[in-house]
Amino acid sequence: MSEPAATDDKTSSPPPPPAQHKSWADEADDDAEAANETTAPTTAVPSSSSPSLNVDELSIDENKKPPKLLDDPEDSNIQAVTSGDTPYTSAATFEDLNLSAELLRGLYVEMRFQKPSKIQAISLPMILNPPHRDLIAQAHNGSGKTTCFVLGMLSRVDPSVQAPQALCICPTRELAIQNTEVLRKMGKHTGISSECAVPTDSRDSLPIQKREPIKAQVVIGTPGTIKKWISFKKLGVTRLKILVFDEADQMLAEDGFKDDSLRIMKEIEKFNSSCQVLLFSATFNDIVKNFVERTVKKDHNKLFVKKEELSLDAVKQYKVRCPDELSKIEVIKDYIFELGENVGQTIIFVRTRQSAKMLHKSLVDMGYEVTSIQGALDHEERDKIVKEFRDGLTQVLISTDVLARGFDQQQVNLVINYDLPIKHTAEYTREFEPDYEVYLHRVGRAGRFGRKGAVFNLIYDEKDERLMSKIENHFGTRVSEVREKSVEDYKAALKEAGLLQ
DNA sequence: GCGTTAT
Repeated sequence: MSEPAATDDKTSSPPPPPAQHKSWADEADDDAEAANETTAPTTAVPSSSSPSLNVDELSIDENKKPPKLLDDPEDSNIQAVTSGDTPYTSAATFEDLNLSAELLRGLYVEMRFQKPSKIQAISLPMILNPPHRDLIAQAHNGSGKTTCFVLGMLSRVDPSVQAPQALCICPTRELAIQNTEVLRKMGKHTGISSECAVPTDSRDSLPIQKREPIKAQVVIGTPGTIKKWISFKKLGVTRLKILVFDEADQMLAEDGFKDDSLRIMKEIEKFNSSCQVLLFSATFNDIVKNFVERTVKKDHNKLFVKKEELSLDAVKQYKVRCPDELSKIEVIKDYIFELGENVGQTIIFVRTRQSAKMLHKSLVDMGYEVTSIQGALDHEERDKIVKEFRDGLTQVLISTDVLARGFDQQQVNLVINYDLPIKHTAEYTREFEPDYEVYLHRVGRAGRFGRKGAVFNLIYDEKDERLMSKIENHFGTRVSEVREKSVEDYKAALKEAGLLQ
């Protein structure tokens, strides 16, 4: 048995209340309430097996009282605050986690992992051991967060129960598909079933009303489809033991998926107050951090990283000053493509769907083999473009921020910011603000798991200059300039980044 | 701006 708590949970979970709740289809009137919900869930009921909780510990000001630190690997800068008296020991090996033999086989044979990464070593004991407290976990891009929650879902599922027991919600279709693939690979020998809940180009698929209820033990998907499946009673929530939000800061941000996410959380809570909630992301700005801490149960555990320590040292950042918009294309094809030909794959990020199309056309017309992806494409087309890139059939992919977060392709060594990411605020603002979180996530598409990488930020006017220097200040990093027409500068940059001999 | 359901 991989996990003693599986049987324990069965005895401690309350019987499901009568299902007399109305479905979402007819409760649009609850929207305002859901949108304004800022208080923590009122039903923070610990499972009957939990030791006495020191809830006060969580409400303290972190600056006044030193947090309890776990044993801290030398180069780790993850701050852990644990709730109550439960001692957690960092896992030096996967064996330390009491995983099933089938799961260990998945980790070693299928995934080829050797030992837990830092975030895995620290977070997995918190996720897997009773009393299964909620967890907010921040860790660097490419540091192995997916494994944390995938392993958490796989090992908390009771294989003998054929009903959804783990649910993971992701901001994009691509990320949901990727996470499903990771789970299937890692769980290959466990026999655990899974379903990916993302929209499909209707034609071939049965309308939702005619479909059988989901029996898969793990469901991973995007908010709209998950909401729909729940509201049509095709996805039961009563047996859920673990709920995961990937890219949780975006999933709970005001301009993100906050309403959908809270709606789903509340629906699950109605039937199932003991469901463990995991929130994972590389970024949590102060506003969303404050909010998410009030969204999960009070006795949650948390892991955070200081923003100054969040940039990846292995990925070098550069800026190129371009005299006009058109010269950005020249820089890309004449310098970055020429010199970066053999450095691996490249993602070029743009701000709008339209510029993705235009840049794509320009480069294709000039004879370059590039593809592009953005949300206006058909689902099938999106899947095809991603597959071709994953298979290495394309070297250069132009993308909107649909791929800014989570997209894991280890051969990506070069990221080009054709446009810098900007924050949109509802109000009129004096000045453009960079979207620091998106910037960091884009950078994180290179340098997966400690690999080398470089980012070229294309700057062309005063607005870009200001955005760039704000980004430098925010992360306390220096972004050195590569002169637009200096082959030597590009070479030196790629050498410094470790991508060129 | 970008992202996310389908009737």
